[in-house]
Amino acid sequence: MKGIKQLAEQLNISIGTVSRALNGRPDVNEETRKRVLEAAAEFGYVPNQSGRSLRQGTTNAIGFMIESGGGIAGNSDNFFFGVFDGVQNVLSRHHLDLVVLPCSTDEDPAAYLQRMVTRRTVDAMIISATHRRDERIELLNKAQIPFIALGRSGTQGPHPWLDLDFEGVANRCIDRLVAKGHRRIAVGAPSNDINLSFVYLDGYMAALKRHGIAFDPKLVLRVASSEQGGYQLAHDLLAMEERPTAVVLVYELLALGLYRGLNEAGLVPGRDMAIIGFRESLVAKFLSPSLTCFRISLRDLGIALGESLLAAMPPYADIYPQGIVHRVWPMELVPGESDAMVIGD
Amino acid sequence: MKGIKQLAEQLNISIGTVSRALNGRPDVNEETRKRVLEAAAEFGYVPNQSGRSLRQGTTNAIGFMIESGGGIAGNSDNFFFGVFDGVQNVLSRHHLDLVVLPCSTDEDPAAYLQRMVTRRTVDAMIISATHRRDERIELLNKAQIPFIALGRSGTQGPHPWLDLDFEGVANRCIDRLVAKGHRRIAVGAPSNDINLSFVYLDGYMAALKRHGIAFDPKLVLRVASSEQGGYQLAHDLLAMEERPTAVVLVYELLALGLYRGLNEAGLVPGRDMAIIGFRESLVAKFLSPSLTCFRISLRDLGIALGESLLAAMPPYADIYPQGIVHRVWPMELVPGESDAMVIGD
DNA sequence: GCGAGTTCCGTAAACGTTTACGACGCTATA
DNA sequence: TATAGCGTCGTAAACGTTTACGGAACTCGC
Repeated sequence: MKGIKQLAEQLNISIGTVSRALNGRPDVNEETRKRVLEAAAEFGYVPNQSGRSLRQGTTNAIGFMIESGGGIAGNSDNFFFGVFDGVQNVLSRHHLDLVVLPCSTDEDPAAYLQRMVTRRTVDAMIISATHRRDERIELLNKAQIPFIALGRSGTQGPHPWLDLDFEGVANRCIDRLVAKGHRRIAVGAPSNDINLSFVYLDGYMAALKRHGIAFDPKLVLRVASSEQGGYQLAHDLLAMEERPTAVVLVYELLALGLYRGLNEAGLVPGRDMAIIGFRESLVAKFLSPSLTCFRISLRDLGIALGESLLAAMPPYADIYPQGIVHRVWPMELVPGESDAMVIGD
Repeated sequence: MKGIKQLAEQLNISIGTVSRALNGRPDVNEETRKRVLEAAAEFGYVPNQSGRSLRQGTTNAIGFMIESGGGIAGNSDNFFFGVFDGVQNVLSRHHLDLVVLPCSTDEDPAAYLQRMVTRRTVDAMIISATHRRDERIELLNKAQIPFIALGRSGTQGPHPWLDLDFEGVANRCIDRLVAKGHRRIAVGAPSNDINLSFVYLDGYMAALKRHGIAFDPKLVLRVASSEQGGYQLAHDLLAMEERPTAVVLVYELLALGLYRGLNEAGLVPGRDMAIIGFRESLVAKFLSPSLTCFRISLRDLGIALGESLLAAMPPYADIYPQGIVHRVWPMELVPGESDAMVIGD
């Protein structure tokens, strides 16, 4: 319909010159360039992406794979929506577009990613919710596709990643609780193999050691990463013979169920048991007593993610000279009343 | 690298035959087809999407535009994630893929959509969060791109849409409240021009009329579509000279702020003021007293959305013969305690 | 006034597919 | 045996771009 050919013959100019004019090549008269640009605007001409991709071997699209069903972690609230916003802000500076690729619950994530990648429909990839051992990382490394992972992983490689500072979060949680006299501090963590649990637990154990507190494996409670998991956690905690005085959470929705479970047992968070939550979510703001948790600027995280990815893509590496990024993103403590209690008075 | 050409010469077969074999054409010997398929699998061959699109004029991708910044509505919890899952379930039956296109907060939605569409990177579009007057619909109609809207709109046209039954919801809310003796029923609705507010209010007014209750415009309170909006709503309600005995909500997060505001004023929902919420969200399950609200099966909604879109796409219209779908999707009442009070005893 | 350099533009190939068309060999029928 | 039909396959064009290459016109310095 509205191809470069029609545009060219309307202008009585060869198709090659039109292309050069539109793409800002130097070897075209400035006046004809102006003519072309004006005609293109009026014509409503937008290059056919398939033709362009085929020729250049590049699609100007960056894929962001997510698990649509509400998969392993993170995708509650508008976590991802905020991140998308930041990523696209970066990409749009370079006429790149973000396409989000939701892997359905019916399909194997690695197979899905494989398909998306070998089809050459994106130039680079962002993956998230990394697992302890993540097949997707091996796959992307092998396929030589530029990518960045939102989240560390046990499966190493030279690939860039950006992750939240779960180790730091764990450390601050323990410091804060120990300062208030707590010695038996439980941790409620997702039972799946998402990597952030491992990172968090590393920080947890390091902090205990620093304070000279022996690590008790029984204090690590594995639950489903959902509100129900939090409810289960309440039950598990209350069933322990030596009940912990505090609990830290490794998934944002756990606080909901935990509050519910404690309330049902007639206990109130922050008085009968200290709680420090995870990421501040829409719900966290609402809980009563208010939940101590950690805040992230999602948009800024997305911007950093986008820039770090571009730094790993050859055409943009000189614009973003940070090299292969392995960065830990800070989280800001939001003090609440859920860990107000002091032990030992 | 791994094109059909390499595959062909490895098999000593012409490139045309390989293509026909892979695409299931009838005019190829079954034995050679088997050879080709096996070699392709071993070879790891996946067709280059750009080449294929260019030739066929079709991309095998369906776009789903969202507003990434946490835009106008719906995208709290994993509303969209659930819908994506259902849509992709349908699409995968036909080797189509869903690509989610997040419009950043920095860009004009209509311009973004225009760009995505004229670039021919998707075969069809799904748009959501439709406004009263929605430029995107005019644009898509003009561009002759198959699309479906998740949400009705004032800007009409022959395009298919699927919407939630907000009119029915409003009716059931009023019926339920009137049956318990309420006569002054306020409604808290988003102040922006998202279309669902208008639909809801139509139902609200129709129901009042049905019960012989005069409509009082002062009872329609416009607030921001956020938790803060709900908090504001509490203030507005309590500031009214003739305080309503009940309030119905047109956005899921409003309940959160409303509870908070009432609690701060020493009032308890369901005793001092009846509340019926909107969509059941993760938070709704947690509120206390429990919130009366409405449940949707997000995945089923997504499936219906996908099927209705395919019905509007020429190649699939005979498989999904429902024609141009204008369908209203039911929402299931989830009774809670937030509207338990009875007036007039 | 002539060669060298520069500026600008047209030509055509190439990207990886799909598919219309025709060719070939074989079988069945008259 | 000739012919029509069928099954199978190769050839080549086409999709819409970008870009290497070469050529024409013009400028400049001698």
